[in-house]
Amino acid sequence: MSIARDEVVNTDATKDRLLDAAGEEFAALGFEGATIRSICRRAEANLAAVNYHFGDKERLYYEAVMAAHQCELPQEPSGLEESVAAPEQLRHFIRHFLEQIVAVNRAKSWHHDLMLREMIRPTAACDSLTQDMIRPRFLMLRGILDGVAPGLNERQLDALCFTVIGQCLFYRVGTSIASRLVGAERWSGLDPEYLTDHITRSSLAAVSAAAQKDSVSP
Amino acid sequence: MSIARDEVVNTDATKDRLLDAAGEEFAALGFEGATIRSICRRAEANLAAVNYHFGDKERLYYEAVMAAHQCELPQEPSGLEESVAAPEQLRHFIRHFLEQIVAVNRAKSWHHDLMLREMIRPTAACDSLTQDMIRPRFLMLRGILDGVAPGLNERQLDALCFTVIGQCLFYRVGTSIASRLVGAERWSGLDPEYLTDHITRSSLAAVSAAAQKDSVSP
DNA sequence: AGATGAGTCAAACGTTTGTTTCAAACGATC
DNA sequence: GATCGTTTGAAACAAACGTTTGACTCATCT
Repeated sequence: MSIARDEVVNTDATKDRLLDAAGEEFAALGFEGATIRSICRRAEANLAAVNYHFGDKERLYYEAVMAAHQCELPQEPSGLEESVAAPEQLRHFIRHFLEQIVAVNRAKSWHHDLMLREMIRPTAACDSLTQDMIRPRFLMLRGILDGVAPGLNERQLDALCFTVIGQCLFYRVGTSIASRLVGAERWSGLDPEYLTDHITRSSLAAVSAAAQKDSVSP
Repeated sequence: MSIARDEVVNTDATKDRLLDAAGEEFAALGFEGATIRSICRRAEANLAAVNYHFGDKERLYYEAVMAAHQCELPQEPSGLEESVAAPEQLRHFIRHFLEQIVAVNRAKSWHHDLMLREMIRPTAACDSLTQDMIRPRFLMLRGILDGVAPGLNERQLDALCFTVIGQCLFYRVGTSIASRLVGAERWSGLDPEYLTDHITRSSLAAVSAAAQKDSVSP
């Protein structure tokens, strides 16, 4: 029993390769569309490796989703600094969200495809995913919006959070249709810089409108 | 050769049942997840009926998607009436969009699940779907927003359309995560009536903000 | 050296998949 | 009523699926 601090180096190697390959395949083809054979082929692992390391396909999917989103948590460097004005905090949040979500050229962009699939058809991974990865960012956004216009009630804050998130998320989930809708030329004009400006300005205006409505009829 | 004008009545019966059953199965389980056997069982048709009427599974999927969205076009009764003020037109559009998109209790709510799947992974049906069904509504929204604040440029109009659509769409695509995020109680408070108010007010504020920015630095 | 355990490998398991086959039943036309 | 094209029925097809097996390698420990 010499499991002192590190296991054998070669042990986790194929397991990690399987998790990575499984994440890509599941994100691209869905749970039913992806096959264990193709995943093992991509990971350069034997067919029986999935059964050995994870038991079955379902547990491989669950662990692949969790592994994909656990390594993304420490990407938010400077959180809620009180030294920066709230509108500027919101701009930072939106820019960061857009860059992480909408950028298809990023290496691991399939991470978010997995999340989108969990949205449409939630599996057992959805609960852990929401609590561990999404909730912290949601609460941060909620704090920023509360800083922009203090005094809003809970429902207004929730709805405003979804106003920000919905706008950002659309440029990921609606890409295929939106680009066909306006054509490639106009679609390319909606670059991340412009979208950051537009969504920030729109969201700030929405917050102001909600605060005004609140003060008019309390 | 007596293919005068109408085919045999009973002919299209099983074909229509197949299209309906296929739509539900594909929407619920995806293309790979749905099986021809389950579709035929649900449609009370023989297994060979799919091959006879559609050739193969892929063509069945395509025709099911198209059939699902063709019967939704004439749901927009009064379009762009000039007698109604533009902000009120926007409210009507948002309310209609929300009711049609977010309502899960509707009978054929799986129609939109098919569209969401086309968004994440577009198939051959995506082009026809965008041009025939989505583009008319998009142009209508664009006209409404142009009526709210005339003089906006193309890029601003596109982005503002997506601000409206993104907010509405989130309450369909993000339901599973958003409800887990805020809890069932607060989630139920975001009913269609409140959301119509919130999104309309937010969108109008966004349009005003875009128009102001345009007038400040032309 | 021998035994132990984890990890890998090729091969096969039984099941389910999409697709095909062919005979039977239907409905209109001659 | 016979005949034709059209539609349905039960059965079977090959292929691919997830999963399992048992032998094999190779460090590690007694």
